[in-house]
Amino acid sequence: MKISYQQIYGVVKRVPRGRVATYGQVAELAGYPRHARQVGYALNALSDEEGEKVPWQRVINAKGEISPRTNGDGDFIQRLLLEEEGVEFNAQGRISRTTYQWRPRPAD
DNA sequence: ATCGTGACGAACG
DNA sequence: CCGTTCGCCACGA
Repeated sequence: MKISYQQIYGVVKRVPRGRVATYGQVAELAGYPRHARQVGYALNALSDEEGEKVPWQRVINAKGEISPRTNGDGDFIQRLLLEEEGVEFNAQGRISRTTYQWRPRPAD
């Protein structure tokens, strides 16, 4: 079964401003359970143009942190974008998932 | 076709 | 709360 990036982007687009979702959560909602890694890969493949339509900054890891990039400063930008949306970080750079994690309703 | 890599994550010790 | 191991799998060299 081949993974459709569009399917993943579609889920990310549903995450409301000021809320966050985890890679694993996105994978599951997109119909690809246990494929968290592929979600990161898909977001990495976003072009600048697509990036403006997909709120990639709202996707964080299961620890409630912004996943460190191996190259580039995307993680730094991500934090700025989230803070702009009102998402708070603690001294350890963690986000409270109980407060900010998006929990879609069946009807969403 | 094979291999290393990686914006992940759960399980262990 | 670490660090390690392992499962996962699309991609590009």
